[in-house]
Amino acid sequence: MSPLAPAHRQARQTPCLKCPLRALPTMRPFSEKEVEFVEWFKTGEFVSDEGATVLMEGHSSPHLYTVLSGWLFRFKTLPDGRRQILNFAMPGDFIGLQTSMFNEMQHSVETLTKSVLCVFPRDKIWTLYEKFPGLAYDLTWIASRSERLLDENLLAIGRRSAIERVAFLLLALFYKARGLGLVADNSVVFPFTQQHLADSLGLSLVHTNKTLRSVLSRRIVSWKDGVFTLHDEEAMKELGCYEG
Amino acid sequence: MSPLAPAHRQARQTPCLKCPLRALPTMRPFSEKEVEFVEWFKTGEFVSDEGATVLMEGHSSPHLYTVLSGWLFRFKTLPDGRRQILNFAMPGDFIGLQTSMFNEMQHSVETLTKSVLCVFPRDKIWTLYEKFPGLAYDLTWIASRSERLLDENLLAIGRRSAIERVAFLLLALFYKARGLGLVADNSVVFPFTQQHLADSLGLSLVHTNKTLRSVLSRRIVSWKDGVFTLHDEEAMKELGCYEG
DNA sequence: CCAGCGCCATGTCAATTGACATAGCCTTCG
DNA sequence: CGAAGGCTATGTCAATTGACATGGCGCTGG
Repeated sequence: MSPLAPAHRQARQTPCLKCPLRALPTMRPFSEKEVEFVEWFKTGEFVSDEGATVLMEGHSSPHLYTVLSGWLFRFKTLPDGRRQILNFAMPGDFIGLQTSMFNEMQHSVETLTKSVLCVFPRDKIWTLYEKFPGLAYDLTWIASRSERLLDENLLAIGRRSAIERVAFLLLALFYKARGLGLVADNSVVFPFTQQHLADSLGLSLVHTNKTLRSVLSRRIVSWKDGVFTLHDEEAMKELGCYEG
Repeated sequence: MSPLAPAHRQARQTPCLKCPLRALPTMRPFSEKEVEFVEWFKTGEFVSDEGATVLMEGHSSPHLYTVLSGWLFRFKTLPDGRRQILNFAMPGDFIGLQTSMFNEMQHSVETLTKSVLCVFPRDKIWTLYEKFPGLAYDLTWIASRSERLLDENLLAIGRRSAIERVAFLLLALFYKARGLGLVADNSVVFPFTQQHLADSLGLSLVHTNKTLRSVLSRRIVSWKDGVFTLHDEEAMKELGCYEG
């Protein structure tokens, strides 16, 4: 890495016109003017190693990000160190949308794998609202979608049993990855540890381990050497009270 | 009630220009044109008795609502009946913002008290994005704020102990009510039952009762005959690990 | 007045979950 | 090669939380 171009200030490398994410079936097509605008709005890329803190609770950030590649997670902590993972972010997800509108971050973001983020300056966002109502609508849509996902999470942590939670989370992550084309042969690489699962599920590490063992022993999924495979989708849905 | 004007189709009664909520210190001032637009956007009021289901999971609604008066709560349920309250809505809050962008409701909404909602048709919302970027920005802001509140909730349910959760929720509700001018003399009327608390906290009813007893026995708050009073704010903050 | 109902309180016991200790396996690094 | 550290696995015991049963209190409606 050249000393003139450290990772966090790397110049843009992926033109929006050729953004690989736009080909995904879940993305709506952009007009030419919209792509042009996004190109102008994007000021660079941010490359981060695995295990790095991208954003930190209590600090402020002048940027808004989207995930171009890699997996990350968003979390909050209590003063005594207890940590709750709020959700996992994958390509196409926004990061810091909340904080593009607040002074201080209310949560932290850390990478699970090496990641590339598109960087958008917060002070240009007003142009989006003024000139591109379609994109403004999309932004609200995205914010309300992530609210919906948090609702699901809250229901899971508040009302599901440990084994239901584990099954639910594994299935949700699997589906999300599948929507991004990361699943082949019913398998996907899960880059997190049991500690991440535990912090996401509101369970202790040891109990998560035992519950996960119990799920795996049913032979409806497997997870070995980082590779997760779904063998019996219906059984997992049932085990996790998965709906939708 | 006249048979020509049943509760759910009552004509507009509070002109937006005189909306009592706009006087709140937490609201940003509107321009004349914005008030005019909102007046046009609002197509009526919806009056609902206490204990009524306003929106139901799995159904669709052509409307978007704001709370003019009253308390409500948003919740999801599992097939076997377990219920998780996602948040409580008070005057000024949006309801169904998510669903103004989806076909089907992903959650239900029920009233805790008699409530009045302002009704906005979903099919007019595009005009807002086209003509009033300031309001569009507000909408995204509101969506991301409620996401932030859900984050807080997730942290509470996932990582706080029962007694911390109870203290945290009571304090959060108190603060929210205070922001709306509903608190006098450190007291506010809480219109919910212990069952609502339990469903909100991810605890059983009985355990919520015992934990609540334990909080009340410390004499730092009281809650009797529906009236909640905060006696020792610092002690409650400490008990609930409340930050911010 | 009394029956019925909703909400709150509390005792007992059981199930779930957490805390702590220990060990195995693998990778890294000198 | 050996030491160290991160992750996973598992046993034991304790703390937290849930389930069930029961009773009280106040309101409502014949």
